[in-house]
Amino acid sequence: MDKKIVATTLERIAAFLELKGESGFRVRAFQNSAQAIQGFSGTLEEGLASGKLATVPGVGKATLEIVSELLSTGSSTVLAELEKETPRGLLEMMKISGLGVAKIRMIHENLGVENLDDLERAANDGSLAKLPRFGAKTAANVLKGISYLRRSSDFRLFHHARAEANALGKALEAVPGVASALIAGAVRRRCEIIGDLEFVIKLNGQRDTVIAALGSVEGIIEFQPKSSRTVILKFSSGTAANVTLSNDETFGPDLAQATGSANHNTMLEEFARDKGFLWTEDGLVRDGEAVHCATETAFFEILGLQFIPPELREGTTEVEVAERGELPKLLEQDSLKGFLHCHTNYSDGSSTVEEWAETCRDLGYDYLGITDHSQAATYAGGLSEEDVAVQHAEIDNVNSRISGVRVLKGVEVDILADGSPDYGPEIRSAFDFVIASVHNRYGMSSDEMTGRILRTLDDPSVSILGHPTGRLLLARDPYPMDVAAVLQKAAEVGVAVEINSDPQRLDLDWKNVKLALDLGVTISIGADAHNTSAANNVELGVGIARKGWVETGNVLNSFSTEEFLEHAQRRRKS
DNA sequence: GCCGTTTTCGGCCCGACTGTTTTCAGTCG
Repeated sequence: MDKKIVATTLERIAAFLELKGESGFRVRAFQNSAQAIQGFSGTLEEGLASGKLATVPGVGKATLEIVSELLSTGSSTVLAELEKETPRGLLEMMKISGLGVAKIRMIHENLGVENLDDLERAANDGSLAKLPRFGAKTAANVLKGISYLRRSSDFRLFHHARAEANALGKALEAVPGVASALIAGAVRRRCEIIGDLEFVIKLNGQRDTVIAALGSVEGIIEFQPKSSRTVILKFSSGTAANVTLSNDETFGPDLAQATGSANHNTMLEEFARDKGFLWTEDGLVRDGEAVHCATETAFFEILGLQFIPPELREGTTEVEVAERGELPKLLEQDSLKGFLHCHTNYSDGSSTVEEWAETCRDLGYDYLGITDHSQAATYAGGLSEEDVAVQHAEIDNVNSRISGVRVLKGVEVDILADGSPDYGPEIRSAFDFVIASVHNRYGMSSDEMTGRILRTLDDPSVSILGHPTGRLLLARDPYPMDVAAVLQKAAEVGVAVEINSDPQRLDLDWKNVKLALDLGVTISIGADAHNTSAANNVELGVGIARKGWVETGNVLNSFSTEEFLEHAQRRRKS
């Protein structure tokens, strides 16, 4: 069983207990165990059998029982009981920023609110604002939160959607008469949030029998033939998948059609028309005759275009650039020599310096930068000046014992409200490099926030601007800020701008990555991992970099160790 | 609920901000 499903179950249990008013410590224990399970290396089945899972910190008797029940029956009686007691809608309300357990209970108990619709009514008719310690602003925030939730509820994060698409692809390939099933659409383009899934399947059996068989794929609740060649499948999970039935003759254009964004497809259609082709849902036609085209490579070749990587098919300038044969050679993950932005057990991470060193060595990196939180980040266990000295001694020690990878002394300093980076200049200069990030005061005006960050960029100790816009996908908008001004300044002063690879951040947005490149900004791909099991987050950041047209030479951590250090520190000397 | 014992019960992170209030509860990171 997928660790994510187990972790989600534990998180839901924690949320229900919180809503019930259980001890905060009990709640946190379940949240911790969810994290611990997700970070467990090895399969849960083996871990349970060998007893290794029981030795993981944060995993106790209750967690083990839930895991073992989930593995054997696929569900949890603890969770089922809780779901019976508490309306589901209340859990959904927890996602509204500004509403916590106490307020939700107050709303539920006093106004009988059980779901988002009830809540919206209460916010609109004034009854919400009349509750003690509620007011007009709270009601307005709630309405804003509801509309945000509704807008985002049809989307999922990329990594979740891709996991689902992979599983679904396998199920489709198991259908008799299906030779292969390829993931297309937004997942293939590596969009950061995904609505419907798209597949193209190649048939080696009768179309009608395959269509009939699709209806019996596990988990399908609705089955809707859309045209003679496309079918919409709806799953009990809420996912919808558009499936195009293809064959050797039209596979290339079909895959391209199902992959490109609407804008890209329009551009490509127009381009094809200029070249004397008609490109429709039924394939490619010239002079009234179907053009056989078994692969996408052949499709682009026939049109006289360079192969356009799926990530670029967004309808910006990719078609004209491909016609000139000038598409970039996009970044590949194995071009990264350095692993940046990770947290250890010194602050809010759970892996040790040594574990990080071993993991990065095994992954083939030349260097890694440990970047725990700074002292102002009290919520995340930020390091005091004394802690910094202790950690630096430990890093020296690990470097003397482990070969094949070099551990660099980095830090993620908080950008304070006035724009100065945390710690004094002496402490900051003790680090090999400094990431500066905003972690509070999101409510500033655009002018204030822009000024705050511009001041940070002026500080010569700062090497990288971390998660530059602060967005949390499907949960929180970027803080208001003049992105172009910040990128312009970063280019001028030589501060690299991060693509944060945390699946919920993927910040900088790919559209702004492209803008950053145009302005001459160096990009840094940061993992922002809190556990070695999240080391491969980097792959998600690389996807965003590719989407933003990034080549190896644009990336700070594709530099050698010496080049990286030189770039990170060059302003300190002047 | 988990942990760590000075083993079987006490401790578990907290400061800043927001929106409500005239002193602070609730939320967030």
